Amino acid sequence: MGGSMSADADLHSPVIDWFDENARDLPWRRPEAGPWGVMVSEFMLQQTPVSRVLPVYAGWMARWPSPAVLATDPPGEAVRVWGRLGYPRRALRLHAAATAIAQLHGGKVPSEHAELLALPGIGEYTAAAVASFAYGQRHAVMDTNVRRVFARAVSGIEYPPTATSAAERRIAQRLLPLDERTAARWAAATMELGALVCTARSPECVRCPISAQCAWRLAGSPAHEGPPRRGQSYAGTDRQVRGKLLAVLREASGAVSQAALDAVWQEPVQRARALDGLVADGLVEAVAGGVYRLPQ
DNA sequence: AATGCGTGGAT
DNA sequence: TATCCAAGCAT
Repeated sequence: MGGSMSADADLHSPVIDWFDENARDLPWRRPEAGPWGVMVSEFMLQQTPVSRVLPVYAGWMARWPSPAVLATDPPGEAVRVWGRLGYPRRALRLHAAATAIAQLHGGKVPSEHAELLALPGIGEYTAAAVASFAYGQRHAVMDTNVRRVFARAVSGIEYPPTATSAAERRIAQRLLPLDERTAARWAAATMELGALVCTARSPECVRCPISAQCAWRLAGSPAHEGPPRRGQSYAGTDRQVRGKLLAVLREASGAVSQAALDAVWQEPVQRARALDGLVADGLVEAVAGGVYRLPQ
C-alpha cells in the first residue's frame, strides 16, 4: 500500500488553510449561486478557463435563475447564449439536464451522486463536484487539477496518466478526509491549489503549502517520462468548420440560408459533413428548402 | 480505450 | 509561428 496515514493527514491542514487565505471570490462560490449556479458553472468550466466563463455565467444566471425557467426556453436559445465558450453540445446537454430536473426532480437540482450522474452532460467528475460544492457531501472530486496535484505530491510524477487510473482513485479515496465538512473543503482546496499554484506548465512551488512534503519536489522535479501528450490540432478540422457554421447561426436572429453557410468554408465535402454533424448532434435544425436555424 | 468535440490566451 | 493548455463527457 501507499504512504502512512500520518503523512496523508499532514497534507489536509496546510492545503485547507492555504485555501482559506487564497481562494478566489468566484460567483459560483457565493451562497446566492445555490446548487443551480454550481451546476451551471461546472458545465461551463469543463475544458474551459475561468476567465472566459465569468461573463457567460453572469448572463446565463440572469436570464435563467433556475432550471425550470431554462426548460421553458428552446434549446437553441441556450446554444445562442453559450456564445463562444466552445463545445456547444454542453449547452444542449445543460438544457436537457434542466428539463429533466424540472420534470423528474420538482425543479430542484438533485443532491444524490447517482441522480446527478444520470443527467445528460454529467459524468463522474461533475456529479462529485456538484454533490460536494453545492451540498457539502464527501466525494473524491477528481479533475485535471486535483489529479496533477496528487500526481506530484503523492506519486512523485510531473503529470498524471492520460486516463484516470485505479491507482489514482485509490489515492484520492485514501486522502479524502473522513469528516464530511472537511472533505468538501479539501476537494475545493486541492482543485484551487492545482489551478493557482501547482499548474501544468510552470508550478510556483515557492508558494505551495505542501512543497516540503511533495514527492515530485523531493525527487528533484524529474521531467515527464514517455511520449509528449499530443495536443489536439484544430486548424482545418471538422471542429473548426462546425464552429464557423454555428457562429453564423448564433449571430442570426432567425433562420439562415444555405448560401450564408456555404460562405464560411470553401471545401464542399467537409462543409457538408460538418453541417450534417451539427444536425445529427441536435445543434442545428434543417428547415425546408436549404434553410437552417438553431433548434426550437 | 481511443476519438471527437470549440475557443482563445499564454509561452 | 506552433504548441500547450483550460473544473470532461459520450460513444
